[in-house]
Amino acid sequence: MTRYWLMKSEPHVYPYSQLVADGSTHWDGVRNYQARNIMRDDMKVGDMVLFYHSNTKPPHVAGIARICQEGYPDFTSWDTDSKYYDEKSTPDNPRWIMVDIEPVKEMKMVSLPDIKSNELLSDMPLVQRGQRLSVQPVSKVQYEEICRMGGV
DNA sequence: GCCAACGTTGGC
DNA sequence: GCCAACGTTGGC
Repeated sequence: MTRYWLMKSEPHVYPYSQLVADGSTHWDGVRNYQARNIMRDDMKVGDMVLFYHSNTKPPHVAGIARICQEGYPDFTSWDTDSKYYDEKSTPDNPRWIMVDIEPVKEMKMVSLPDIKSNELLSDMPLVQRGQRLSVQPVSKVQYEEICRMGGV
């Protein structure tokens, strides 16, 4: 069963265009247990991802991606040179997980205000007060509606 | 740059 | 196990 997700990235750190340029990327640096558990337990190869640009004006969904590698240890967590280094994570006992994603299709910007003003999308975690999770579940209906709004 | 919301840490 | 302090997220 294909599932649908929304993943946040700050475009000045890693924009959708960079994912297109790279062909695929490992989604490293997630250091939140709830997000980690989703990546470890729920994300499967073939699941679809709305690639969301946060911390930009306006915040928006920029394109579609797909999970191309299921959860495995985030090796940046034991790399002392990485800004994501965590002394409590080791290769023998990894604490953090990442997945790989690949680009599917760029879309016309679907802005946060547009999402907020769409009745069909009112239940999305993204528009709930104080919701900060960088990896969120999205329903099929919500996913398809955002694709429609983005002209895909 | 501000600040509300939330998660984590650590003393007790 | 409580909770104050602190750090981070992310819209505005």
